[in-house]
Amino acid sequence: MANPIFKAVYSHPELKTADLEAIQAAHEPFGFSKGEVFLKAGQTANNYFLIETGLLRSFAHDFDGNEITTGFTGANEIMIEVASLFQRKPSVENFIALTDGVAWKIEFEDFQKLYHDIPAFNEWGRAWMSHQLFVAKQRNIDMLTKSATVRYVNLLKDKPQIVLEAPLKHIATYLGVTNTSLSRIRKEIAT
Amino acid sequence: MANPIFKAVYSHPELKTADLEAIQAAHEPFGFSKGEVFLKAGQTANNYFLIETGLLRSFAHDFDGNEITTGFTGANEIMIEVASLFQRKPSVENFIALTDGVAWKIEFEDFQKLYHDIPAFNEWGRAWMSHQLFVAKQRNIDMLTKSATVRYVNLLKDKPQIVLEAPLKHIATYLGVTNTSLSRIRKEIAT
DNA sequence: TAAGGCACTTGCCATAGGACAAGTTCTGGC
DNA sequence: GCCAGAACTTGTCCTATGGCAAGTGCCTTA
Repeated sequence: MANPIFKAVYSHPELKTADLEAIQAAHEPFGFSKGEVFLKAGQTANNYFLIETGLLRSFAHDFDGNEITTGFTGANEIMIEVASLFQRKPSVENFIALTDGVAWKIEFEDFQKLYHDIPAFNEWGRAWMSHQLFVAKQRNIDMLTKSATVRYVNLLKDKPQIVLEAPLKHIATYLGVTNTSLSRIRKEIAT
Repeated sequence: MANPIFKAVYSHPELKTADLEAIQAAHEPFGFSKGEVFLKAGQTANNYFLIETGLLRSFAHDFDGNEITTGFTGANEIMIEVASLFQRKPSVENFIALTDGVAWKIEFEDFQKLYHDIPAFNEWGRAWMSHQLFVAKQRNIDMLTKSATVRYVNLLKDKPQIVLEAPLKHIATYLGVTNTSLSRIRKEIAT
């Protein structure tokens, strides 16, 4: 028992080994293939996923109907549409696999049970979500204050897996540049 | 009893009148003056505030040391540094009053008690935070896909109080433009 | 193995918004 | 009421990035 991904994801000082085992028991592992859809816009999320290996992309549509990549989820990360799952409303984001991989799935009801039964798990959830909020706000600042080149270089440094495995056009919309520009940035970086 | 701000802020279908009264009892009202500091970067938040009247600004510093306005908090909204309060770490944001006003304050410990004693309050908190996350992500998309003029017009439409009461330079950094440009945008709009 | 079609690159020009600097107006003490 | 400094406007010029269109290379499928 005790797959290391659970220790990596559910990391909170007050979560004991027994808790982690109960948590793991509520998850179910499965393999997935490139192109597989995890959640479609318009559906209400009833579960979330831990990604053990592989890479997922999430995207929404802007007012003109263009796909905007909102994020990537890689190994040891949680793939979740928080707003849909916790407010029980249709998702505006889509989640799709960019590669084959392995993930663990947990149903909302099972999550709720853990959430109410294990206080440390509840605290973990709040801390995790507050961290996500922090990251989202930081991303906002970066978008407003850093040049496209700097944003790309930072992504390369912080999440090389994405740059290696995701196609250019998705990285471009994620960074808020056209793929033309990103192509030029790559060329320039490669000096 | 039952100040309407509590009904407005703590809005959740399962929060009953008795709950709201217990919640209100844990808050303390106070008046504040323009320029008053609610939380300074580097401090760890030990409380949060409901703003009954008035307007607050939050800001952080970018890598060059420039002030970047990260948000405004107006009437019937919560002023909180989520990451600092729930992860017990120093804030990177500052919160300061742009106007005089009235607010209610609650200490973290009192909040924790409500959070553990009232399940509906706990659910409310999770839904509230997931909504904040949703808003932050939406803001990201807007920043990447909308022109400065459109961003300003939307702000004007969605939160006129800010445009009326906050100085131009703060609105400018919030929207990610220079104050020179915002001044020109305003002129152009006024056609 | 040919054909169509993505994904990406490259060139050329256009434009939103930035940088800087010189006003002008507003505002809060005194 | 007066003054200093802040807040805002405006002019001129500049740069990063977008828009469009024409490649090039690669991968899939028949």
